[in-house]
Amino acid sequence: MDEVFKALADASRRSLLDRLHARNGQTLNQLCEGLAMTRQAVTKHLAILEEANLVTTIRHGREKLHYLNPVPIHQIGERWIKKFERGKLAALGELKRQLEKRDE
Amino acid sequence: MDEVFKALADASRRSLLDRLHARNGQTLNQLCEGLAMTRQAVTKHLAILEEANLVTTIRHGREKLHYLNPVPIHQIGERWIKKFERGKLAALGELKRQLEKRDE
DNA sequence: ATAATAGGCAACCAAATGGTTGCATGTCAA
DNA sequence: TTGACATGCAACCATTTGGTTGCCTATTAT
Repeated sequence: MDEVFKALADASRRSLLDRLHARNGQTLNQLCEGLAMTRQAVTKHLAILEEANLVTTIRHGREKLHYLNPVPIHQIGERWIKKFERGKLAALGELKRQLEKRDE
Repeated sequence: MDEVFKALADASRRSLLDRLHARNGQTLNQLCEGLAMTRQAVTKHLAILEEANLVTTIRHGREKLHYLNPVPIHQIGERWIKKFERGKLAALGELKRQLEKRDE
């Protein structure tokens, strides 16, 4: 879980996921196109995404195809974000109450 | 958006949010209790959470009360996670297809 | 066979991160 | 009013991070 959050913390990595979401199964060089980064930097980002299980790769000859795995993202939504949606109104209500109380 | 992801990337900060979710409106010292960190470290974490608008504070005399703001978390869910839930099955389907193709 | 292509590995670097200690300030209570 | 309490500020430190360059290996196409 921590690895997923850490992986998502970087804008470059999120944009790599976006690219894979737009077109799945791209090679390293395809993913590098148009980015202001060296290939090696992208390799490192992809390694972190793979470590977090957000990306799966398949070697195909000399090419390495990268596939998005949306499951960990979904889990963040289910196990983490939903927890804070319950009681969202309650929290804001309490905050409002305190803000008003401030002026007493 | 980036600030929110960055803020959520640290386990200590997520646990601070958890604590506020359990009991909203705590002081700095209350939030420090039981943590293996100095007060100043917690202060820094709270500053980052505040910067990301995940926590709002209200001064009350010499105390500073911290309140959870669940809105940015909700936005991550709406604007980011949901995007990857659509097409989740499609992505996995394509992955499966490739995995099978590998053995040809 | 050999050149071009796709990717991997390792060393290095600057800046950001997460933490510390020490001291200062503001507020409350006796 | 003075001591205790709650928080703030700043300097410092080690490690991690995000990036680079240079070179190596494996596969494909001519």
